[in-house]
Amino acid sequence: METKGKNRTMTLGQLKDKHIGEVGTDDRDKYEFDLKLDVLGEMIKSVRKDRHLTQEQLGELIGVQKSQISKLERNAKNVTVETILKVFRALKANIKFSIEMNDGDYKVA
Amino acid sequence: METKGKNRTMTLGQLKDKHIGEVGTDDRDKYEFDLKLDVLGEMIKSVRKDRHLTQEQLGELIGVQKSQISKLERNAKNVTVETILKVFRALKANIKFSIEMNDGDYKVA
DNA sequence: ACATAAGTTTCCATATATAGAAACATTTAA
DNA sequence: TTAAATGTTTCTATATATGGAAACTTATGT
Repeated sequence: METKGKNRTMTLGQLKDKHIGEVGTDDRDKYEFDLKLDVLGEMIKSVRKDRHLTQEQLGELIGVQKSQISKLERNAKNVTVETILKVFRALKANIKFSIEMNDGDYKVA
Repeated sequence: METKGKNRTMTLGQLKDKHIGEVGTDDRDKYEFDLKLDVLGEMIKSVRKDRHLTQEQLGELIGVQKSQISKLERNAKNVTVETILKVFRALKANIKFSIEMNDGDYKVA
C-alpha cells in the first residue's frame, strides 16, 4: 500500500501470490505485475484506472471509441497482439511475456 | 549454462539482460524468461525446439497444419491471444503477462 | 429523484486472422 | 550429391476481430 520504494512489484487480486522483493534491477521507478494471459482485460482496465482515464479518453488516445475499449476490457481473450500493443502503448506501459515450462527435461540455451 | 538449480530463469538472446536470481518461490523445476511481446514468434519456436517437436508435430497437437505454425512463428504480432494460448497449452508451457509502468505517479492497489 | 458521466451492448460493415492445400525452399542426413 | 525431412510461401475460403453508431444500463454526484 505504499508508493515509496523503487522497483516494487505489485500484484493484483487475480495474480497468484509470489515473492515480491529482489525482482528488478533497474533504477527508475516502476511497478510490475505478472498475470495470466486470460485476465488481460482486467489488466487493461487496471492500468487505465491507474492512469485516471475513462474508456472514452483511452479511446481517444488510440483513435477508437469507448465501446471498443469496453469490449477489449471484457473480452480479453479474443484480441490480437497488435491491439494489445496499441492499448498499452497508449497507456505508456511496457508489456512483456513470461513463459514457464514446469515439467519435462529440456536443455538450457 | 547449467541445469542443476531450481527456479532458474533462463534468458534468450533477444531478452534484455536482467537480474536472474531470487525470482521464483515455487519448488518445482521450471525455467522462465521474459520477452517483449513482438518477439513472441521466436518464443514459440524456442519452446517448440525445447520440446523437440517439428512444426508438423506441434501442428498435430493443436490440430492445424505445419504451415500454420510456420506463420505463427514468423508473423508473431498478428496473432490472437486465443491462438497464443492454444499453442503454449500444447507446448505445456505456462504463459503470463508482465506489465511495467515506468513513468508517472500512480497509486498502488 | 434527477441529471450527467461512464460503461455496456447490439447491429452492421470492413479488415484481418485462421486454416488447408500444394508448391517451393531449406536443412539434415546418408 | 542426392533423398528425405523440415520449414516457408502462395492461393484460396471462412471465421473472427476491429470499428463506428446509437441505444441502453449502470454508476456518480447534486
